[in-house]
Amino acid sequence: MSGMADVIYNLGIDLTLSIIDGKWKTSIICWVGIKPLRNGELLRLMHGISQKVLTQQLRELEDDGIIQRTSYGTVPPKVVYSLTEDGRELRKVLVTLSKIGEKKAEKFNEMGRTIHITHTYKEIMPEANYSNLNVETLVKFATES
Amino acid sequence: MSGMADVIYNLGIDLTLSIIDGKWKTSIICWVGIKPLRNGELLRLMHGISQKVLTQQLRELEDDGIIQRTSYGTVPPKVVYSLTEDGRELRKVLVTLSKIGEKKAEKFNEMGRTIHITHTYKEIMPEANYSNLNVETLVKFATES
DNA sequence: CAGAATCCGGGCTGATACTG
DNA sequence: CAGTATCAGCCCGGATTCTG
Repeated sequence: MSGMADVIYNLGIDLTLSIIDGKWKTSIICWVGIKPLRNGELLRLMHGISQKVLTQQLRELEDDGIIQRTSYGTVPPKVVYSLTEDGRELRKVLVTLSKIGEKKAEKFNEMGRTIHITHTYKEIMPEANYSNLNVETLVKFATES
Repeated sequence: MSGMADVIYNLGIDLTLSIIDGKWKTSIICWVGIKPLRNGELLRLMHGISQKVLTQQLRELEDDGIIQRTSYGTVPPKVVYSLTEDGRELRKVLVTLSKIGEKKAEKFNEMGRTIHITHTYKEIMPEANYSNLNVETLVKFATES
């Protein structure tokens, strides 16, 4: 019975990619991986995202067990988003994929195909420590090219 | 001058994902990684893809240096697609992403979210050797669940 | 056999306005 | 502050048809 159809993927990678599929999800994972962030902070950090899309992608990442939402139940409301264990693991892979992309970018540039990558993989490595940075600094970090 | 705008990515991963972005590209890379394949073979192997989309994604993968096109210049035409060195490297990462997806699928299944993955990462490992299989066998391999 | 050309529909994203 | 709700545009993918 049930209208809840089972989901079928050809390969495991199709599931993995479906989890990070969304224009802003990889950025969200990287930012939230640096330190827990609030809705408004994410909005300012990721230049160009709309409130609606941010909420959507946060919900999906939460449903997929990549990030977790913590509400303080205060008035005015305070909510922070942080990575789950799965999220931290996924973030490591994102670093690898970033390295590959940067190598590829070099090749493309040598061949006359101009590519520019704003942030290097080192900035999103799990080892990177930005815990002492405040949001204003992070915003500068995000918006400067 | 030039209308050819430079492309800007926030992170290297955005470039990497753009390369495998396309409903069938990961499958193409995996299949072609098993052995060089012809247009018609790929069409039969990947159930549901159309000729137009296959051509599109093959071209894009070729432009991105992931696969290479070899034409024999005969009549009737014979063309085979195979992986480049970059393609073989990328394929290894796809295996990793598949492992992650399979682990995630197990968790989802335990939580009542039914996911089915048709082919395991072992089947697309670079070490897997299907060189002695003919296309008919591959088709069976591809279409059986 | 390999592929080019055309038309079309759905889904994701973005802009805007509203609410507890 | 942290969302919801609604509408609109665009791009990707699918079906079909035609060609060297």
